[in-house]
Formats: sequence, structure tokens, C-alpha cells
Amino acid sequence: MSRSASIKDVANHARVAVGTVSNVLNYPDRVSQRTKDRVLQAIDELGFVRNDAARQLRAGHSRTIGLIVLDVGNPFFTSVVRAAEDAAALQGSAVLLGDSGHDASRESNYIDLFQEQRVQGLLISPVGDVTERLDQLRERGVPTVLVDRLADESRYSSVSVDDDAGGYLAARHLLDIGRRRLAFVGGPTSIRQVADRLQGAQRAVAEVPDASLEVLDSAGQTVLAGRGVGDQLVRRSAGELPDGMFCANDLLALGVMQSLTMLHTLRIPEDIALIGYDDIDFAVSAVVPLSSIRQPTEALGRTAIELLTEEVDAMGSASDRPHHRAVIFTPELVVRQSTAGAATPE
Amino acid sequence: MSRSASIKDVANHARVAVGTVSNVLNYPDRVSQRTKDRVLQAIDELGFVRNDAARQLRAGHSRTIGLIVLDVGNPFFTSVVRAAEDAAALQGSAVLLGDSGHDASRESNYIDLFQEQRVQGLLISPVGDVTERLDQLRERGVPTVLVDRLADESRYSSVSVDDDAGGYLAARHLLDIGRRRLAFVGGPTSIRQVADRLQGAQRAVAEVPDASLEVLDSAGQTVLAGRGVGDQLVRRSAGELPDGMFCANDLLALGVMQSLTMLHTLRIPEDIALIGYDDIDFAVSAVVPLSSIRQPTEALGRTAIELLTEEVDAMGSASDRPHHRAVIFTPELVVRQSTAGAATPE
DNA sequence: CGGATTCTTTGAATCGTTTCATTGTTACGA
DNA sequence: TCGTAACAATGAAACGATTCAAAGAATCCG
Repeated sequence: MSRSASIKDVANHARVAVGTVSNVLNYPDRVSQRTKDRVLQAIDELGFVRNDAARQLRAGHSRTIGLIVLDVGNPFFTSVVRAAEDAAALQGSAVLLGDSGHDASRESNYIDLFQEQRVQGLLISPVGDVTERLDQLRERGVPTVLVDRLADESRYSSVSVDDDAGGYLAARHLLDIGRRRLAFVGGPTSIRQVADRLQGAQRAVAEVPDASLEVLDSAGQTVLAGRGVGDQLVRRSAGELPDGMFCANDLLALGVMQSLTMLHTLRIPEDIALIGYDDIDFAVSAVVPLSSIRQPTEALGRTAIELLTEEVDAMGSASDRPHHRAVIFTPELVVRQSTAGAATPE
Repeated sequence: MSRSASIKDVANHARVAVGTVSNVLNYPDRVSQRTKDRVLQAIDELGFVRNDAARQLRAGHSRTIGLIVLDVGNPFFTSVVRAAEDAAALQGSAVLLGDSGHDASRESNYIDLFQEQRVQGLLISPVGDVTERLDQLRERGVPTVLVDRLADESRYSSVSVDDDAGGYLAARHLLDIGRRRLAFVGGPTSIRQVADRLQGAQRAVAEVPDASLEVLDSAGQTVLAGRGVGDQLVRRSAGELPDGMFCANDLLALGVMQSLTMLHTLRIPEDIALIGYDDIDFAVSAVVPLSSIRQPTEALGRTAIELLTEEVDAMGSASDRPHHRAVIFTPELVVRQSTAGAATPE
């Protein structure tokens, strides 16, 4: 129930000046061994723990970094968060995590909170149009790095993944194992990710003379939506079926797989090769382990912190040229049984 | 690039005293409309944002609550976290989230960090034995509530879920739809959750004279482990098969379902009714939508904050009797197709 | 032994907010 | 018109850590 001990209590207890205690904590080399021992013992006896508020009041800024993601429940972000936390910890910063849940007002609340906390900088996967807000933050000395969103390099640094390249990888892989009648399954193309992945797939298909790509619009991005598409497919005659399918995400792919395998008339991968996107945990333990495109989430998180640190440092040196970088990662192909085996053209 | 405006800048700009600005922010009623307008305008013009560090230095404590979970990627905790954040926001606190990832040293780092930040209190789902550490925290005025772990009420408050009751619910449901030859699938019973769920199931079975419960040990708690168990089952002759199965979690259940439905010789739920535990997102979109036991995660998170608030308040009034509460929630049965339909006894 | 040099220690000033005793102002009833 | 009460505004003190100029101690060298 006793109030926390302060640096002054420690100083009294060790019979030294407060400045000395501070030196023990921050510049141990400046202090003689004898006094250092006395001070450390006093710290131990009183159970002294630094008061971070006082510290950052003096310093003018905190040692924390704000991170606002769209959805902590999404494994993609979970992984980015963890990587960012680890990278930040290495340089002695902590990460304050905010989950906007795709809600602009929650997002705004977190920005307010982080600004009050005087975070060193902000990593954000924005919901609404927050550019004005972010400009204002930067004026006040808080730099921002956009996550999972490509930014104009003249304005912000950003880390993102090349969805077009991912789409290309997936389609190219299907073509490489000999498939020619491809189908793309994806939700509304108004979603940028979906549109980009489709575009990449089209690019790959265009490179192969006799290949075709059919676009199957799904109602959403869920397992059920995928099953809906699959159910329609199984009604087709054999000649009308694709022999390779690329789904805009793994949930869709798992739904399609459920439909196709349910009736045991179509085999994966022999009759139809199937590939998803995201490489979620479930992909590996599907009935037929699902090939997928893996996003380099660890690299995203780590690099986001690196770019932010660059910006923070640049802020310190009052060089006026704003030097931002937009880092774009290329996703990675993960081959499993759903696209395994040699070519089986008709 | 300009330094952030302080309350003093605002005071100068509005030609009032600093105390007045503070009053506008904290006790608007004490200030006349005229000055309030002037101050608010000055705040707006300077883009003033409170410095939380100074605030909490003065206050002696922050308005944040520390929350350390075992794994943010786990949907159970994700949901608890979100509920806790919402509940905290309602009372004007923010939640600092730490992910220990089942690692005692990460856990310890977060406790250090939160102590430096002078959090109001701590919610924790502990990895190692941290009781000493928590006692020490309480002495310094930082109360703790244990999450997803039953605590001795004489020492801590806690919120947890009754796994025995959950196991009972699941088995009772299978019995209620007429199944008698039950099987429990679960990992090593050294895991408390698994042992409790099994115990509850046994309790239910004991209540019905001609019912039996077979225990099938799974290698782990994954889809693949479940498939392993399922693969062994399908080799049995019809008479040796259970007619109702309860899996210690949904992943196991989904694995079992994959095996059983793969060969199309056994039907779910007609031949074998199947129920899992946790009600993960995938349960509803399985080939046969999976019945499950849902844990009241929202209530857990909300109640954890409530108990913590009680403790914080109790700390304020220097009443020496430590009054802790251990709240135990009962999980909920979610019936889907995998256990649907009337009884089909042999 | 004295002066120069290096190494330690000191403690007041500072960061930005809140608090609160004090002073200043206004309004009202007698 | 005066006294009193209610209301507004003031500004110094405090929170706890860090910084830094200055003082004090120890060491070295000629």
C-alpha cells in the first residue's frame, strides 16, 4: 500500500545526490564502483522502479511507437504486429497496439490517444482518409509509416506487398504444371487486393498462347462464398470445367475444395489444381493440403519499424528534404498437394 | 517541425492563466463562457494536445491498464482483448496489450514495462509462476486480475471458464439426442483444460445407466492429430464404432470430420454425431457445420475490467481487508448440423 | 610539494500538467 | 450604499526524472 519509491528516496537511502542515482541508471561509467554498489543496493531494498512518465516528460517524447491495424484477429496483422514488436524491442522501444476494426472513429480515437502519449512515431494501416491528420502529426514531430498500403513516396514512407506479383505467381504456377483453362475466384473487384491479384493472374495468362482465364465472381471472401462458387462448378459438364483455379484468398479456396471433394467426382489436383492466397494456418491441414501465396509478414513488420526509425532520425536532424521510402515486398509461392504432381493436360 | 504547444502557450495566446486553461479542460463549469471560448479558440489555433506524461506524473498513475495474454493470434484471446478494450474505453481507460507468446521472459519484460508506465492495474493470463511478482506489484499499489485461470480468492481476483461444465454440456447433449456409445478425443490429460473437459463428460455419462465413454488419446490438439484419430476409427468394424464423439477442441473435431467424411462410408450426424469445443470461426463453415461449446469471451474481458476496477477502488480506500472475487463463467452449447436431428439409436 | 589533469559528485533548473489557496469580480439584499 | 455571498481567474507549488555547470577529490608528473 506504500507509495512507490522515487529517485529521491533512493538518493536519501544511499546518502548520495539525486543526480548520482540518475547517473547510475543512465551512465554507469561515470560513477565509482563504491557508490554504484550503494545505490544499486538502495534500489533493490526500496524496490525502486523508474517512473516513465517523469522520464518522458523531461525527454519530450516517449520510447513507444503507435501501431494501428485494421483487425488484430486477422492472422496477417497478428504476424505483422509480432514482428514489429520484436524489432522495436531490439532498439529499446515498445509498441502500443490499437485495433481499429475497420472503423474510422476507433482509428481516430487511437490517433488521439497516441498523440497524447507523444509516441515517437506511428505505424498505421488506415481505414479512412487520414492524410490530413497524418500531415498534422508530422508537423508536430510525429512521423508516420503506412502499413500494407502503397504510399506516394513524396509524402510518406510505406511498406506493402505486391498483390499483382502474387497473382502472377499463382497463375504462373498453375500454367507451369501444365494447366491451361484457368479460373479466378474473387469477391468484388472494387477491393484493391482482389483487383491486383486478378490483374497479375491475367498478366501471367497473357504470356501463354493457348491459356485462358475465366473470372468467377464470389459474393464475398468467405468459406461459404467459396462453396457457393464450387457448387455451381460441379454442375457443369466436364468439358466446361477449368483445370486450374486460383482463389483470391484461402477461405474461398477451402470452400471451393469442400464442394469439389464432397461428391467425389472431381479430384484435386488431378482434375482441378487449386491454389489460394495468404497461407493461413488451415491451408496446411485441409483435406487436400492447399497451395498458397504467402505474404512476408515478418519482413513487413520489421521493415516498418526500420523505416519509422529512419524518419524519426531524419526529424532530429533538421534537414528539410523529406526523404521517404516505399518498400514493396514480393510474396512467395508455397506448393502443397492441391497443385502437386506433374502436368496432366487433357 | 515546430515543438508541440504547451498549456502555457495556450494561456499566453488566450491571455489567461495556465490554471484557467487547465480548468477549461477538466472543469469546464468553473469557467465563464467568454473565457472558455477564447481558450478553446487558442487551443484550436495552436493545435494543442495534452501531454499525457505530464498529466500522469502529476496524477501519480496513468489511465492505462496492462493486459498480458498468452497468444494474441488465438481467437479466444483476441476476443477477450477486444471486450476488455471496449469496457476500459467506457470508463476512460486505455489498454496496453502485451503478447507473451507462452514465453516467461517476454511476460516478465511486459510486467517491467507496465510497472514503469505505472499502469492502474494488470490483467494477466500467466505463463510461469508470477505470484511473487504480482504480490510485489500489489504492494506498490498495482492490483492484478488473473484471466482464464482460477485463483485462490484469498489472494487474487480472477475470471475463468468452467471447463468441467463445458465437458458436461457437450456429453449431455450427445446423450440427449440419444447417443450412448460416446468417445472423447483429447490431447495429453496433463493439460488442465483437457482433463477438466473430460471429467465433465464423464460426469454426464455416469448419469445415464447404459451409456459408455471411451477415451481416445490424440497426439496433440491440431487438425492433423484429429485426422489421425479419425483414420484409426474408420478401420473399425461397425459394431465397435462410437455413435457420438466429443473432441477437446474444434481443430481436433474438424480433423476427425475430414477422415470420417472422406470415405463416404460414415455419415455425420446420422452414424456419428460430432461436437467440438471453442466455437472457432471455421466451425460454422465446415463441410458439416460443427456443433461446439462457446466460451463467453466477451463476458470474460468485460468482467476482468470490472474486477480490476473494484480492486483499484479498494486500493484507494485504505481498507486493509483484501476483498477478491473469482468469477467463473459457464460456457454455452451451440448446436449445428453435426449433432442435429432426432435420436437415431441402433 | 604544487599545479595540472582527470575523475566523481552535487543540486538547482527543467519538462507540462493539475491543484488549491488566494485574489479579484459581480450580483444581490438590506 | 455597504456587506456578503457566489462566482472567476490567478499563479506558485508539486509530481519525478534528467541534465549540466560547477565544486570537490583523487591522481599524476615534474
